[in-house]
This record gives sequence, structure tokens and C-alpha cells, in this order.
Amino acid sequence: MTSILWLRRDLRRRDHPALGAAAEAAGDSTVLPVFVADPTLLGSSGPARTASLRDALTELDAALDGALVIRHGRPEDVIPALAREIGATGVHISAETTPYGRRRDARVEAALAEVGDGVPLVATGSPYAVTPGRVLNGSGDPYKVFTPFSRAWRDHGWRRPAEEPAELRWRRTVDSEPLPDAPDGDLPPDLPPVGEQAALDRWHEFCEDDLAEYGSARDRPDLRATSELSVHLKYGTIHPRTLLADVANHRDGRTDGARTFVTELAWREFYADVLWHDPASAWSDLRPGLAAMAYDDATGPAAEAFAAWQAGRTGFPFVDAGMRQLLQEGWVHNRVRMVVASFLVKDLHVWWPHGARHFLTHLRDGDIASNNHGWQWVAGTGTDASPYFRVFNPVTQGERFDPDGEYVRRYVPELRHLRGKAAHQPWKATDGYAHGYPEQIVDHGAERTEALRRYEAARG
DNA sequence: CATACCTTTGC
DNA sequence: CAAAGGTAT
Repeated sequence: MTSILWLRRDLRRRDHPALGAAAEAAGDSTVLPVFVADPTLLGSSGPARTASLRDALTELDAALDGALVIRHGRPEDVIPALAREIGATGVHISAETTPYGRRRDARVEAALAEVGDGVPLVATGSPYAVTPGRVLNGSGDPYKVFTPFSRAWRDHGWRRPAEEPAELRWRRTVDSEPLPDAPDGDLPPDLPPVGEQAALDRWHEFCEDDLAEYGSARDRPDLRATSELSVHLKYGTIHPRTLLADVANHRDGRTDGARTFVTELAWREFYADVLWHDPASAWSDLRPGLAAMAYDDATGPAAEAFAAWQAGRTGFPFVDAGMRQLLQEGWVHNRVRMVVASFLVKDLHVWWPHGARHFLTHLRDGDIASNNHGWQWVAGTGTDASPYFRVFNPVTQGERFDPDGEYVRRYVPELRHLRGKAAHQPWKATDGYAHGYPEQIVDHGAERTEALRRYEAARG
């Protein structure tokens, strides 16, 4: 009666429906928790995300009293082999909703059917408060605009957090393999801790200090005013339903800040829903309206500009600070993500998937739905996308949301000699370029006009 | 079917 | 205050 609990984006002990289902199915017998180090997923993961995964797995193993088994290989080989090895009667998972995960799970399910008399792959719960696909409009179709979706999502509601299983015994007779290899080379220093306890600690700290003011302070990358829970939601070290239940019970749970925070969770669920209904939109335009858009080739003539953007050497301080934060920390404030994305697409005229790929490699929270549909929102090709004529001004965005220049100076040492907001415009200071900061690689006004021209042509 | 509405703005 | 056009009801 041994059950396998195959963990993927749910590396936690609490509020875990699939864990409960595995325990219930096991009855008096045991549950074997396993994580499969999948070379396909590890291959697209940069050093910071791999390091975070290792941390999450180490913490999870401790939370499971050392019972976690790690295996390396293709899941469609590893999971059926393990099921055969221990005579498992079922494999339990949290439902996966991304394109690769769905294909993978279908392959594993088919392979499991060939084990003995057939071993079922049982999905219970998902990484979302409302599983993608569940929120539909009056006609039974998915929403394509965020605000109506978010209203219907709130109306739909969500279950209470899952209880801990009353009875649970781990299987301990199976050999484990090592953690995924530590990445070599340039690992960002002092990465914040990842794991269930770290997620809960940060969440409680955020609730106490920042929830009430979140509505206005969240746009300020110079402050630490956002929850920074994205990496925890990525690995499922905390479940969004836990967050929603805590907000509802919190003393600041009725503030504007709390409502805005719930809306941010709704954005995560909206993009997962969009990707569920159209898996191909992960890497191609969701809406075909801009199919004729002319981009510059990031592997050809625009390669130099693309490399400058990646390295944070565009000559635009706010953009460069963000791109360097990405490389240094594997995380970027969301306001800055929008600005640097707009700069790549509309100032450098580079196709959005190039930027999305770079983000996905380096972000510790790299999430295909939120990342790639966020990029499509900026590029104007996604559902509910930013209007094509909206081009962020990288200088005024910086001056507005980093009013004292502290964010810029934190990540761009060449500008630390400039005081206050002067860090946003080194070209105005006589010594602005005295410490090696690069000059602007493009003229924003001219490229804005060029972007509008291209959009106009593509629509015609 | 008509009409209000649409995260994140620039100039 | 300008800037389409699709979406939701």
C-alpha cells in the first residue's frame, strides 16, 4: 500500500493536499517522498535558481525527517522504476499546469500504466488558490482581461488550507542520490534563504511591517516594501492559499495594501490561467495582431545592444541598476522589470522572447507563466496587454520611483559619487562619467518614435 | 446590442 | 489629454 509522493513545485510540509492524499491512500503503510532532478529543467536554470532549489530541497528533507529521496533522470523513467522497485500502489502529485509539466506528467502517467497491473498518477491540489481552468465567464469561456477575471476569481473563492495528515509514516528503505550539482562559477553572494520556514518567516515579517502600506510603497524599488515571496511561490515552499487565509485573519487584512497584495496574487493566477488555456503562448505571441512587427536581430545586428542590456551597460541608470540586480541577486523589483523590458523591446527593438529567456535563466523565481506573459504585456502581444503606444521613459520612471537615487547607487558603483536623484542623469553632471559609467547606447526619444513607427506599420 | 471599461504612461 | 480596439456585461 506504499504511496509515492512526487514533489515538484510543492516543496513544503504544510497546507499540502497531495501529501494528505498520499497519506490517506497509504493507510497503515508508508509514503515515499521523492524529488526527481530533471535534466531538462535543470538545463534551463541559471546558477542562482539552482542554488535556491538545492536550499529548498535541503530544508524539505529536514522537514520530512530525512526521508526525502532524490533521483536523477527523466521522470518518465525514474518514477515508474521507483514504483516498481517498492511496489507502490499510487503516485501522488500536485497538478502541474505549465506546458512542459503537462506533457511530462502525461508521459509519466502512460509509463506508470505499464507497471504491474497499472499504477495510477493521482493529482490533488495545485500551486494555485484556484486551479487554472476553473474561472470561466457566463458563456463558459476563459477571461481575457484581468479585472473581470480577478472579480470572478474572488467570487469563486478557495478552500481553507489543508490540514496536516493525522497519520503519516515515511518509507525509509530506499536509497537517495545527491542533490542536483551546485552551479559552478558566478553564484550571487548572500542569497536570501529558501525553504518552508524561510518563507513563513518572511511572510510574517511582511505582514507585520509592510502589508498595510503595500498599496503605495510596492512601487518603490529603493525600499524593501514588497513581499519577496516570488521565489517561495516558485518552489511552493508556501502555498498562496495559506497567504490568502492569513490576510483574511490579519489585523491589516482590510487595508488597501492587503487588497492590493491579493490582487498581485490574482495576477499570478491570471497568467497561469491564460497559459493553461493556450500553452503555445509560452514562447509565441498570444495575440496575432503584431505578427508583422519588425524586430532587430538580437543574434545579428542588435547583438551588441542586447549584450549591453544583459550586462547593465546601456547608459540608462535605472535600466542598468535593474539588469545588474538581476545578475547579482537573481531577483528584480517588478516596477524595474517593466522598465527594463520596455527598454529592450521598444528602445532596442528586440523580440520579447530574447528578454524573457534571459530573465528566466537568471531569476530565482523564474516562472514561465508570470515571466513570459509579463513580457507579452510589455511587448503588446499578450492578453490585456499594454497599449502599443505606451513606451516607458527610463529616466522619468527612475526619478519617480527611485526619487533619491538610492536604488541606482546600490547596483551601479560608477554612479555612487552622484548625490540624490543626480544619479539618474550623469550626463548633467560635469563628473558624471568620471568613474567609467557608459554613455547612452541609444537616444530614447528617437527610438520611441521608431518603435511607434514600427507598431503603426505592423498594424497596417 | 450598446456601452463602459481597460494595473503599472508620455509629453 | 491623447492613443486603438478588444472584452465584458
